[in-house]
Amino acid sequence: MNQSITPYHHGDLRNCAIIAAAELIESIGSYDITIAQVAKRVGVSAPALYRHFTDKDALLTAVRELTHLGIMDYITRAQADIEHGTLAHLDALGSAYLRYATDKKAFFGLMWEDHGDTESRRAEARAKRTGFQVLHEAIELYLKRHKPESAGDSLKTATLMWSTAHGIATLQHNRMLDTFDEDADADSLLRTATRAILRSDD
Amino acid sequence: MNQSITPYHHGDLRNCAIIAAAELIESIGSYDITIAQVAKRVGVSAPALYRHFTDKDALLTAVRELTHLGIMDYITRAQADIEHGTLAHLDALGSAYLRYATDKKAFFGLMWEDHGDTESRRAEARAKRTGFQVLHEAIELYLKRHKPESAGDSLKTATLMWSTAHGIATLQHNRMLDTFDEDADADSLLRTATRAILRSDD
DNA sequence: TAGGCATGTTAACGGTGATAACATTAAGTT
DNA sequence: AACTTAATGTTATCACCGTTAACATGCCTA
Repeated sequence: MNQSITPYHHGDLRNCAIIAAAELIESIGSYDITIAQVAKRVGVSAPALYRHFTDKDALLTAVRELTHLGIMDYITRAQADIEHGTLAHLDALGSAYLRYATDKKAFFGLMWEDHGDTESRRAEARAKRTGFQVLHEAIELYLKRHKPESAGDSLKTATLMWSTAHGIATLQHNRMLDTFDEDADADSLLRTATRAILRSDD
Repeated sequence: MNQSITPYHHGDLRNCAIIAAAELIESIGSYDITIAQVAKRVGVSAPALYRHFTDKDALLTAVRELTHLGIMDYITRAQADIEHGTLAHLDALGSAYLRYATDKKAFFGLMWEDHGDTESRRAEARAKRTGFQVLHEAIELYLKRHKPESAGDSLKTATLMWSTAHGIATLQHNRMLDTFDEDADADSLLRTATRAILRSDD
C-alpha cells in the first residue's frame, strides 16, 4: 500500500552519481558542473551526494577514473589488430590519443585539470603511468627490432613522443593548431614527429 | 578640512585592478581568484570593478594580456644576444618558453585556460600567433641556411616544434614528466626533439 | 556656479559548495 | 517478531561568490 515509485534509499547512488556526472559533462561539453545538477539527474537531493563523496572534487576524481578507463579503451582497441613494435603500432597509439582528445574533449580537459587533492593525485599519476607504459613498451620493442643501438634510450624516447602527442592534442584542444597553421592536421603532424624522433623513414 | 587619505575616486582603477589581480595570482600560485579579493587589494568595493570590466572573465582576460607580454619578454630577452637562425637561437627560444612555464606557473596556466568570451579569444589568438611568428621566422632562417631543400616546410616544422615545447611544458606543469621518467629534464628533452625534427646533429 | 556624467558606495539576489539536524529504511541481535 | 543501530536519505541553513540595483560623491564643462 502506498508504495513509492522511487524508494527512499537509492541503492547504488555512488556509481549512479559518477555516471550521471560523466553524462552531464559530456552533454554540456564542459566539466564545470554542479553538485545540484548531478543530484537532480539522479533524482536525489544535493546533500545526499556528500554521503558518498567527501566533496565535489572527490566526485570529479571518480569521473577522472572513468576517463582513464576510456582512454585506455581507445588505446587497447587501437592496437588490437596491429603487430606490436611496428611503426604502424606507434602511429595507432598516437592516433588513438589524438582521437580521444577530440572525441571526448571535456573528458580530456578534465583528466589533465589541476585539482587540489594530493591523495587522489597519486592514484591518477599511477593510472596515467599505466597508459604511458603501453607506449614505452611499444617503443622499446620497436627500437630493439629496428635500432638496437638506441634501445637504451627507450624511456626518453617514449617521454618525448608522449610530450609531442600531448602538445599537439592540447593545442588542438585550444583551437591553436588552426591559428598557427590553418592547414595543420594533428595526425600527420604527429606521424612526422614520430618518424623524426625515431629517425626512421620507412 | 577632513580630507580623506584615499579619495573617493581612485583615478586609475582599471589598471590597478589588473595589476592587483596579477599580483594576487602570482602570490597564491593560482588563477582561481575572487573579485572581492582583487577589490580589497586595491582598496575599493567589489562592485566598483564592474565599472571597468563587464565581468570577472574580462578582468582575467586583461591579466592574460599581461601574460602574453610577459612571455614575449622572456622570448625577446632570450634571443637578444644570440645570432638569429642558428640552432642556439632555437634552443634559446624553446628554453625561454619552458622557463616561463615553470617560473610563472599560474600565468602559464591562465594563458592557456579555456574561457568563454569569443570576442577576447580572437585577440588572444592573435597575441599567441605573434609569439609563434618569432619561432617561425627563426626556423625559416635556420632552414634556409642549413637545409634549403626543406625551407618550404618551415611552417609545419615550427608548428611541430611549438607543439613539442608546449607538450613538455604542460606535462611538467602537471608534474607528469617526473612521473614518466624521474630523471627527465625538460630542457634537454626539448633540445633532443629540436635536433630530431631538424635532422641536424651539430 | 550649476548640472551632468563618470565612478564610487551599500544593499540585495540567485546560485554554489558544504554542514547540521532530522527522517527513513535496511540489517543484525536477541 | 521486536528492538537497536548504522547507513543513507531529507530539508533548513550558512558563508561565499558573481552580479545588479539604487544611491552617493565629486570632477569637468557650459
